[in-house]
Amino acid sequence: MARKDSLKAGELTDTSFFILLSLTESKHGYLIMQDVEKMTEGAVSIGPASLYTTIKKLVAAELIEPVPSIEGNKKTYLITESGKKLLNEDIIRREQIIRTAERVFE
Amino acid sequence: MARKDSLKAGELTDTSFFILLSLTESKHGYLIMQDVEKMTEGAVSIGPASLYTTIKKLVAAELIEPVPSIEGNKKTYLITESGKKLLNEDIIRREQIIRTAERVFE
DNA sequence: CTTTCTATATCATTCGGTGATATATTATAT
DNA sequence: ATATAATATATCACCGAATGATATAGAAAG
Repeated sequence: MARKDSLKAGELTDTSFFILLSLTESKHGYLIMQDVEKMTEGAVSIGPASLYTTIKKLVAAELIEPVPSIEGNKKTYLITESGKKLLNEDIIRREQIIRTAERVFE
Repeated sequence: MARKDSLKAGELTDTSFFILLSLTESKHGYLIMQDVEKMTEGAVSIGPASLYTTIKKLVAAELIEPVPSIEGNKKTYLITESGKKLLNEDIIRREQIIRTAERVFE
């Protein structure tokens, strides 16, 4: 499940999943890192390398977009409509995996 | 989330997850491919390249083990106790991700 | 007897994640 | 004042995971 651009395949990696989830409210990169750590209670942490490379990819795929920010030095982003759509589809995909696992354990 | 051997990090990739799930009942490689396709209703299919390379890795990590089979040419495997433990932990990890997502959407 | 299905296996390639590193700005402490 | 820590963004090089392609061989079917 990691050949062929996972975004074009309509699947989100964990990193993209959490960045999209965090950007349901607009914020800049550094805040995303802190937000993901907080909302997963420290279970998931995204470092700067993963963050900024993934942001670039998500912008290119038009799943997030830069929004004009008041402070000049911070780059602020927000999830797009197609980003929301894909995020919701991916939540369903992940729920189905759980349901499949539960079904196997009768 | 893909540097450093994910098994040692205690996380299962989707491929490893479904193979372990299928091997809660012993079966040989080819049957695993068909079983995963069936239990996910075609949503997930693991090809031979992914299957046999992952089996090798899971055996090395002692999460599955070969079991003596009656038929000589088929190699049969079964999940181990530590495999069951890790699989259960990963189900919980995946459930937590879903719950985090649901919490964000109040 | 040839085609299809079963069954296992490896190679080379590509994509995603990340440690390390760099740079600049802005607080905060001494 | 000034060193130190935290904020903020960015890229490079490397590694692991997944996989299309390909190869091999036995068994079943037509």
